[in-house]
Amino acid sequence: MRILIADDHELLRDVLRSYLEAEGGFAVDTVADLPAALVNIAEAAPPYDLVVLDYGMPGMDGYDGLDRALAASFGRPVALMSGLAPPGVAERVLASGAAGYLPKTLPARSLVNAIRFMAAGETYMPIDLHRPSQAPVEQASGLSPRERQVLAGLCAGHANKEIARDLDLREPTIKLHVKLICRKLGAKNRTHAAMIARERALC
Amino acid sequence: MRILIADDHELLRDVLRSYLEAEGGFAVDTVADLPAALVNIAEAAPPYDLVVLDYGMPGMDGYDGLDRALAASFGRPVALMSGLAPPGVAERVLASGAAGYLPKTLPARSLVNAIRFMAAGETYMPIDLHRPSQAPVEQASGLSPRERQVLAGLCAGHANKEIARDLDLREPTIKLHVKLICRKLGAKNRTHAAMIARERALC
DNA sequence: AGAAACCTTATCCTTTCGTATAGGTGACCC
DNA sequence: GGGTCACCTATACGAAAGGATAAGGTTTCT
Repeated sequence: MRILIADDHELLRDVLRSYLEAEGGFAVDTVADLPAALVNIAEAAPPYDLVVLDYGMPGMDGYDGLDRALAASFGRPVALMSGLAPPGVAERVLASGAAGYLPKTLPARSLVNAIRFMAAGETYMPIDLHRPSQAPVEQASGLSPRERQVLAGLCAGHANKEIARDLDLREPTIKLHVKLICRKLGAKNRTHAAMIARERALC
Repeated sequence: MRILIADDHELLRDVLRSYLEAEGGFAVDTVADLPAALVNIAEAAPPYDLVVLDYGMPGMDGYDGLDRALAASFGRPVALMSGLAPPGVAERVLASGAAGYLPKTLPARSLVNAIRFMAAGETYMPIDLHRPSQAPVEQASGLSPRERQVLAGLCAGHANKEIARDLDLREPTIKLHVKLICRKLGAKNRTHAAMIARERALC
């Protein structure tokens, strides 16, 4: 697997190459700035499986360098690496079509995994950047396990008969469950129950 | 690499095993419910590299089953798989310490990559859940103004008669609109249509 | 042993939903 | 003028949903 790493810090470049070749079995090329990276990308045959660009290196000019590298990469994945993780990076990077964002705080082992992952065409984003939810706590809805299963079918827009078939039960059983679900959720009917469930993230 | 898949749908179980063994080179065990999964986890020697649990299977009881499996897995990664992707799942799953969340809408190829990733100790989360980025202009649903009004009533869980009263129309008119709405949204019935509308933020 | 949940199935009945069919209006455009 | 489109209404019928009620099963806790 061939990857290109572009970073203006020579120490990091060398250490990264050494580690990735030894631990990941990658063939690693390194360059020190964006122009050199673009040349390597254009001339690489076969093309790189992944290109990793440092955010603060010469020639990057914010996200503009990322966009230029993406345009030159023939559809091969390009990731952005940075020591800082300001809010908005994740969105901006993904919106550009990049393969992911690599904070320099990442453990070396995870870096190898992330590189393999992105080289396979997936999109990587460290979990730290997940947005915190404003609905943290539990949702004790008082629903029994079976009722939760029926509710899932309800949310999928299934008819009672279909739900019964899926769960290997008879239709009257489903009807009863639906009635009790509506009562517990305070819904007027199945549609209302499904909407309430979706709102409370119960399904 | 050994993985365990627990899902109550036999078809999915068989297809998944077949695909993962052929395409991923994994050794796949499958079970149909949580108790069986816990037994397999406890008796596996060497332990599984990854355990994948279906959210709606018997014994899961919401996220409780995930917690129990995590407690029994000796630190090995456990992932949750589900057909639905309501908001809040990401936070809840990560808070439990799970290895990731696999929506059943995931392409098979990505599933293999995600499994490898998680088995390596990383945390996987589909990018769709990183942020509600389904904001791009999707409003062009082909619905007429009147249909949008009826759809709003639908999403509120109202009966046709109620919607008719609210809009000062007759019930047969509402029925017709509901049918056309379902057709345009590709829904099987009113509940399905309401869920689709909510998902696309049409109401 | 008993109580209490939960799960299951059933029957009867009424209401609602869903579909098909058929007709009507008014607005807009070529 | 004729065409299309959005909109409204109506009737009729089968399918599905929803309610009430009864009853047997399991597990779990007291």
